[in-house]
Amino acid sequence: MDRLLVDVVLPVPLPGAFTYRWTRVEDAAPPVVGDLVRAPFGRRRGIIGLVVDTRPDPDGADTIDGYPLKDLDAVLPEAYRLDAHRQHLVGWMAGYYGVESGEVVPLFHPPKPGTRGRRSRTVTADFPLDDAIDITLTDHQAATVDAAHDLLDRGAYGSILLHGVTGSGKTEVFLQVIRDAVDRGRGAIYLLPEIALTPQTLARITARFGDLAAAIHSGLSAGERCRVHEAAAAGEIKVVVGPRSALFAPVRDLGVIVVDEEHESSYKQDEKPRYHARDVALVRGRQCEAVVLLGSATPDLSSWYRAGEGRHQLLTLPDRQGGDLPAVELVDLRGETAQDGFSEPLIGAVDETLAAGRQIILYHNRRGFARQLQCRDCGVVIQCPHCDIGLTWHLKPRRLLCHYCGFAREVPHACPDCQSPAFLPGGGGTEKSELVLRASFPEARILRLDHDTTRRRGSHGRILAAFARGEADVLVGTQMVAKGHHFPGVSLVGVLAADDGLSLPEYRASERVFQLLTQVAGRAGRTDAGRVLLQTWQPEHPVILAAADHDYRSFAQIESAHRRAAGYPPFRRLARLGLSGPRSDDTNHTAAQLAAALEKELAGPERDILGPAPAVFARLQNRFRHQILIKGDLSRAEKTWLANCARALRDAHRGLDVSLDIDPVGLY
DNA sequence: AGCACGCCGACT
DNA sequence: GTCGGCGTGCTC
Repeated sequence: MDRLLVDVVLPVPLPGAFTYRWTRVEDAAPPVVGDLVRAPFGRRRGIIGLVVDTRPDPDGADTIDGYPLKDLDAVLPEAYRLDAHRQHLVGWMAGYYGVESGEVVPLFHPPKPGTRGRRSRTVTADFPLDDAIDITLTDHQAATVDAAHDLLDRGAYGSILLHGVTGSGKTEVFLQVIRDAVDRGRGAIYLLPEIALTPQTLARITARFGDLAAAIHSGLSAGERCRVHEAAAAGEIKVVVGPRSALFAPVRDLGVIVVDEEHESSYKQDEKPRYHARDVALVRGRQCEAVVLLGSATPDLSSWYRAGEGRHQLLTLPDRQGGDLPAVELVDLRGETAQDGFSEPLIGAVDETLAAGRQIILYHNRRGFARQLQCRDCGVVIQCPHCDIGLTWHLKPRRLLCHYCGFAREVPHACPDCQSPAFLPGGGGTEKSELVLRASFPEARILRLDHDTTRRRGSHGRILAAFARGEADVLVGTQMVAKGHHFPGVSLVGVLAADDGLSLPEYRASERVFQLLTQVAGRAGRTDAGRVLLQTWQPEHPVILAAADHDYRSFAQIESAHRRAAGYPPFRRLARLGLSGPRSDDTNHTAAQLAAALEKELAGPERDILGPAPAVFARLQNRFRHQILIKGDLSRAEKTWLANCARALRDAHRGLDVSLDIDPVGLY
């Protein structure tokens, strides 16, 4: 056939496919379903789309439905063609997440396919190498490897939830299962949260699989990404390691998908298409008849629940290798005269640990010097002019900063409302804790790890590497200190405010706190007995107690009861419609109209429409935000209907943005 | 979602 | 005068 009509879906939020003409030039192969093509679209050229249909064009038509037909610019090489499984995955994702199928296509190819370029500079931080890899598996580890082995033997889909405490050797299990798959000629994808893609992790995988493995990470150049993509498609690379986007790599005969730290919220993309890589991994695994391994010390409650239903096989690694879990002590802040956030017991523990020549990690879940600045006389809190958020006081550089839009202003000398010169700083942050420590322990060498100290490229790795080499005694920081590496020298972990975050207006608040405390506690004493001190205002809170006991099961039980009673996931599904616009009343009014329409169309015994209500961040960057929550299952048709509603509303109200988020995660 | 066209405010 | 703000219209 020398002339074809080709239906293509394009990455635009418009329904349906677009038809193009293809005419054979010399002996070029005609496009087939699954091919990626470049096409002109409006004034744009070279938009990459997916071929969903082709048919002969014997008459050489010039128009279709009144549109003049355009010619395809090019058909991408076969390495970029989507096999039947991935074509099906495009359709599944579009239907499940309520987007047009063309909108998920960019996930399936590198940003500039076909780029040939030089190697990017590899950022290799100098870490002490963890060469003591114990290849002898414990019984628990071996049981998991065997379970995966059986599934691979049968060539059947199966999902395993591997619940393993920090330091229990989950990674070794994953690597052996991947080895098993590779030995059978099958491929593997190993997903990690972006933050865990450290040189340390990569070195370990490369040591095992050499050139058969490759990592996709943010440091790669366009050319490098294409090389990995093409080599995977050619079957030269069998193991692709990377963040959520690596799930779509064209690995041949996929046999294993690992989702490490499966509870991590970074697996959910917070922009369109708002997919969850763990959930999509399960779908891809089923299609490919692969083994999907979900690993975590603190499984997502939904994964745990599904395991309970028998949808995942649950396996456990209850023992820490080379030591026990650290003893956790609670410090009741109510009875303490904590000065600048540090209680007597915490100061004492720091002192002892420094004297013993050991290292300390201090976790403070806020950056900056003071969370807010309040006038001592009239009580006004200095706000961001663009957001409904108090400004955070930073010392270096000295200014008030909005953590949501980046607005910065000087620290005022007098209250803007009443001219009073007296301010009351409220709530400390990492910057303050660092200062307090320097004042109390002038001899101690202190490093700080937070957004402000890691702004420059590579500084995150440099700080961690310096700490790992023992060039500092104390590491103070935010969430970042909880993830990643283990530091043999650390024998004390302190948490300044363990209950902080428990009262956030979010249904997963408790789960987030539990995960974080468990993770940060796991940093202590991997090689010898460590201590963990949790300062808290609520020492009797069941979530704090469960974290202190390293007791995930108890946490899951308590939290499940709450979720069931309140009708939250995993017991009922959630979808969220977010509306934002430049004027509050207008946005609110439109949200109310939409909610009324949803109430009429969707509400029922198994489905509730909640709201509209102002979003948690009611105003960001001068946009007023409202939201509607839908509790209960939604069919594909209903999601499409919702997406169309969103589009119609956006068209009818200038400046209005309407977004649909299926299975939303996090604060809005 | 882009991207260009088009019609009103403060500037070399 | 005209540089450029972003409303709105269109896309095989």
